[in-house]
Amino acid sequence: MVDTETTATTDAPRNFIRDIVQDDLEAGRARGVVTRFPPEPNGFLHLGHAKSICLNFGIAKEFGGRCHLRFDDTNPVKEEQLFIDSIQQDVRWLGFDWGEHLYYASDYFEQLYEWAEHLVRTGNAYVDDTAADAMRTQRGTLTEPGQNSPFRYRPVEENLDLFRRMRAGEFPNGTRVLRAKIDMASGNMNLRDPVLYRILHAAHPRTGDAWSIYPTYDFAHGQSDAIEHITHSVCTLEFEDHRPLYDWLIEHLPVPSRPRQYEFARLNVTYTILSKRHLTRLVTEGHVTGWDDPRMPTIAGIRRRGVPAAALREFVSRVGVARAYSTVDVAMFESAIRDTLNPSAPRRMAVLRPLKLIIDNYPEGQTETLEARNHPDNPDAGSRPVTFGREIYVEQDDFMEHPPKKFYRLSPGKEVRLRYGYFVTCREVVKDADGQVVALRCTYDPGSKGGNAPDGRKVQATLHWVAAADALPAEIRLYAHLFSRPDPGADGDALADINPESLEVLDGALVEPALADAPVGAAVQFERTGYFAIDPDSRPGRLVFNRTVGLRDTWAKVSAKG
RNA sequence: UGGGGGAUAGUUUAGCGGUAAAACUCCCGGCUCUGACCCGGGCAUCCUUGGUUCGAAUCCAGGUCCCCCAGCCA
Repeated sequence: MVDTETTATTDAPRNFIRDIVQDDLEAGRARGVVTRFPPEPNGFLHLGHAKSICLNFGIAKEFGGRCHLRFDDTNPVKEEQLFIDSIQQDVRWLGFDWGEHLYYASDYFEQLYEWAEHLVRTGNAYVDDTAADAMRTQRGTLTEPGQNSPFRYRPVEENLDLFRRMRAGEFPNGTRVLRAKIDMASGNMNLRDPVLYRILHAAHPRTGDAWSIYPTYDFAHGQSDAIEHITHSVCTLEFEDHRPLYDWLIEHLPVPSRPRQYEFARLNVTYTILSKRHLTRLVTEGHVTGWDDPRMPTIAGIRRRGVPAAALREFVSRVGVARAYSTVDVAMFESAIRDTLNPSAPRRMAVLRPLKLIIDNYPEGQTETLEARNHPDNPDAGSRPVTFGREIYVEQDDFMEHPPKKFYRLSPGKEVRLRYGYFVTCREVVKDADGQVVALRCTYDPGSKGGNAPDGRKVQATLHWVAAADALPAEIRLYAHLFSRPDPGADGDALADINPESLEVLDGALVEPALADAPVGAAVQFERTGYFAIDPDSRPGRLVFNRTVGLRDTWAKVSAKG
């Protein structure tokens, strides 16, 4: 089976961030490149994070630098060890390695606290007793300047005393904050005396009860970058407005380095939702089976679905990096998956919706072994034996009693080829009392063994099949887009746009015996059907497959057009 | 006259003053023991109006539309 654990390559295309790094290096503004991927451990990683991971690790690799994995764990009420673990697993699976450079913002809490005191001492920060709602009012609006807090000009010594007592845990949540003293009239809301520290009597996954105050993102992020000597701090566009604050803090603090922030457009994908809030709801409200449900756009879900890490990287590479807002067609992802799997996935035969086919002129009780190639374009992949017999199963979709014009599969009187087997001709349609087709009676041409007729005659179709004698039962899970419209949520609640038919379970599928002991995660192509992978739910004797992605289906388009 | 940012094919990107490139989608055709893969071909008023220039998607000026910001979230 195919090994999906591949190593990341560096064939990344050009983009504006690479250009900046390259220019900085060539101009001597930077001696090396250090980037970082800084997730908050409050959920599972998804497609959007994959873009950031590939970008940050990709740039570091391309320019011989390094990329840190840093957990931005500044809000203990939302963070869990479970997420810390899953994030590391997902980044590794994606093919990236942070080496020794695993960090946590919480590792810097003491240093950050000292820098906060530095800001207080230099008159650049103050403790504010204003309640949250009053502070909101004082902040003004997008078009009106804010009002200075009555506590803005508190003496340094009093600020210092209060800030230390905040740290000591003397005050309840929400009673005081530490604010930077910048400009309440700034057009940039982030500069209207932003909160640097808030009181939070909450246990932190890593620091436990050691702290009762926690730095905000704005105070922690840039300084953490500086501590780690990050040269290029790459984030998404919604942080653009924070850059002036990022720079202000760096300039007003005795930090050991001078990082720069650059922003790119986050990833959006049609028929998909990537906001953590919505993904969390999908899980907690039971719309999916978990964070790793194969329909989820999480790395865990994508992996379980059978998508190789290389396909994810390929997708991200094709999407590119820019500053323009965009939504990528999910078809681009599916294409990257097929392109990655096609050259490597072994071919197998599986009948999703079986229809019995009886070969009347084939000797009863007899079977024979045929040879089936594991890959059409790669002889090195070898072959495996498949059993042929009097009774086999074909796909229900491959038979039509009254075929339309361009249908060249099986129909009464029609001859087709059974892959690697014989030519068969449909002689009779067997129906039950309700008129449902339950079997086809056929004859075969003994001279066509292996799939070629002795007289050179052609058939229009080649069907996949399994032998009744040794086919294995399997459960096959077919997935459609989780949402029924390309822009879920555009008319309101995204969860209202969930596709009720995103999962179809086929209980009676039959697969060839070569699949008996395929390991979990193994990717195969079921010929003429799609790419599939063994699900973790699979058990010996009860195989479970996920359809990773279907094959391109030109016939479906033709027939849909009538 | 809040501040910040963005507009190139249906989609996502490239293009960095010399006459629009790629991938995906879609359409037409070929090949085929997978209607897959593969191979041909087709699909762009570069948001708009002016200006600079021999020459503008690229430079300048005005306009239009879209996105982000008023968490003690990140």
